[in-house]
Amino acid sequence: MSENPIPSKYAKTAKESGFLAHIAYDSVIFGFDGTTLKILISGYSNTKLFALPGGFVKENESLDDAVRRGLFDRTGLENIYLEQFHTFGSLERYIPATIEKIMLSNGHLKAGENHWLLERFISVGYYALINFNEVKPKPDELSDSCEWYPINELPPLMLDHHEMVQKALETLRGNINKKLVGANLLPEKFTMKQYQQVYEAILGENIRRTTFQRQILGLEILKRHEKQFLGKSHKAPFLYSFIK
Amino acid sequence: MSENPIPSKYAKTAKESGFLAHIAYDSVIFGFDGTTLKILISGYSNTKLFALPGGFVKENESLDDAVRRGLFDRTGLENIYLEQFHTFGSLERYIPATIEKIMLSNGHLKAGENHWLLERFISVGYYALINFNEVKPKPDELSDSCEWYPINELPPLMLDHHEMVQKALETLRGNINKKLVGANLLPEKFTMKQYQQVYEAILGENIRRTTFQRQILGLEILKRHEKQFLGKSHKAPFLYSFIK
DNA sequence: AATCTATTGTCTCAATTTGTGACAATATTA
DNA sequence: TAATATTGTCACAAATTGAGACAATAGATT
Repeated sequence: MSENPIPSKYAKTAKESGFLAHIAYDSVIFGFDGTTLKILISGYSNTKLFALPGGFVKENESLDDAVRRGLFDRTGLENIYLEQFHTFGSLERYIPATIEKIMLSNGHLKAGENHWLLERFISVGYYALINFNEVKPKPDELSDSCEWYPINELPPLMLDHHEMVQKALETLRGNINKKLVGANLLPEKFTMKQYQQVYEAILGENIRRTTFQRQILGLEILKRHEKQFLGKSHKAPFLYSFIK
Repeated sequence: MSENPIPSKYAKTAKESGFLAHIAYDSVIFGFDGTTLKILISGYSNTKLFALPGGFVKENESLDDAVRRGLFDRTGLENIYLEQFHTFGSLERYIPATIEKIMLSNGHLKAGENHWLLERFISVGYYALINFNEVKPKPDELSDSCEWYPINELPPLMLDHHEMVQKALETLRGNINKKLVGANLLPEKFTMKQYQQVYEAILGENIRRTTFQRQILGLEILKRHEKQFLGKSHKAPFLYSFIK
């Protein structure tokens, strides 16, 4: 979430901690498990609060690098596919009591104490596409869990994080034909059916098999490999990979 | 531009001035003069620098409202069509010497003095669509001009403002069929040819007249009115307006 | 008043893309 | 050997788009 990891329990101002005040990011990290589109959610067991993984920008680091750093911390992956989708700056999202609750429960704050994380934040939303099977998510300093949730079965999220997920999903849907979305959500080699399932999971609707296959092959972005034999009692599908 | 209007010459910190530190916005304000797509550019005559109109977010004001406030100050218009397109947070865009030059030349700063505007800013880019003929642009506190420039004849812009314009334009192009762009750039009543010219100006390419007319009419978003007689020696076109 | 010119509104037909179903070609099971 | 589920591909209909033709017409020219 926006108001997430604290580098030091004792830094009371952003400047002391080396971060830019008032600026956060939140990331909607998509993964595809073969059937369902999922996202990573941080949990705070003492508070029963859930949030998107997020963080802050160091004084001498770019916004993009800050997000990459946070994603690396959560997933261990570098070179993650990232897309910025919206920046959230309403007044309604400024609820310091929520952050305070988390920090108190984790011992990062004493009651009544001031802290820069309790100030107002504007948060930049990014979505990431990662290969579901390569990742063992790790919680950050403030949270105690970081787990996959199907996009249709999310827990109640703090602040405006649910709106963030919706906006990320809308953006992803709008980009599905522009940005080779499958290349980041699928393993190196995949069947046409798997690719179709990625589309269906993102769009939330069924796609006609023959039309999909014709269109995708028509783009000439796929290379065909050997067939995949899975022991199923039917014709084995070809495997594909993205060219280049 | 990002580092634009100063509420008081004497506030040395963001907090004293009532603004959120490190956060700015820049606006790409599009207008259509009947032929060309133009945007508003602020000029600083003493420095020969040019920039997008921008500003800062007050502590108790939403990001959107801050942008609306700035647009009202520049144009006198309320209820402007606004769309956020990207947030810029690279390290390269942090060049305090540029801001310092402007502030020194305008007497907003003494040499060697500290000022919160000289700190690093992350800027949220918005584009606006306004009716060109309704507006008499006004400069802000730091600039001494605010004028229309055709998008293909922009002066050299400071920092990453040229990149901002490109990104705004890309976003506008992507939204052209989703968001009823013409409704905000055209007068209440307009001809099909004018509408087509808006499309051509935004897309930067010629459009086939008959196909365009067929498609637009097929959307059933236009109401047809009386014909427009302009004294030209040919058939007079119908006027249209957007339904609702 | 008749003719000419530029532009508009609409239509037609070809070209392309998409929707829909059919069907043969398999891997495995029964 | 036959049955079953799925895949790859084709064929044809339906819809959309490209490209041009053409009549209508407001004013200018004669």
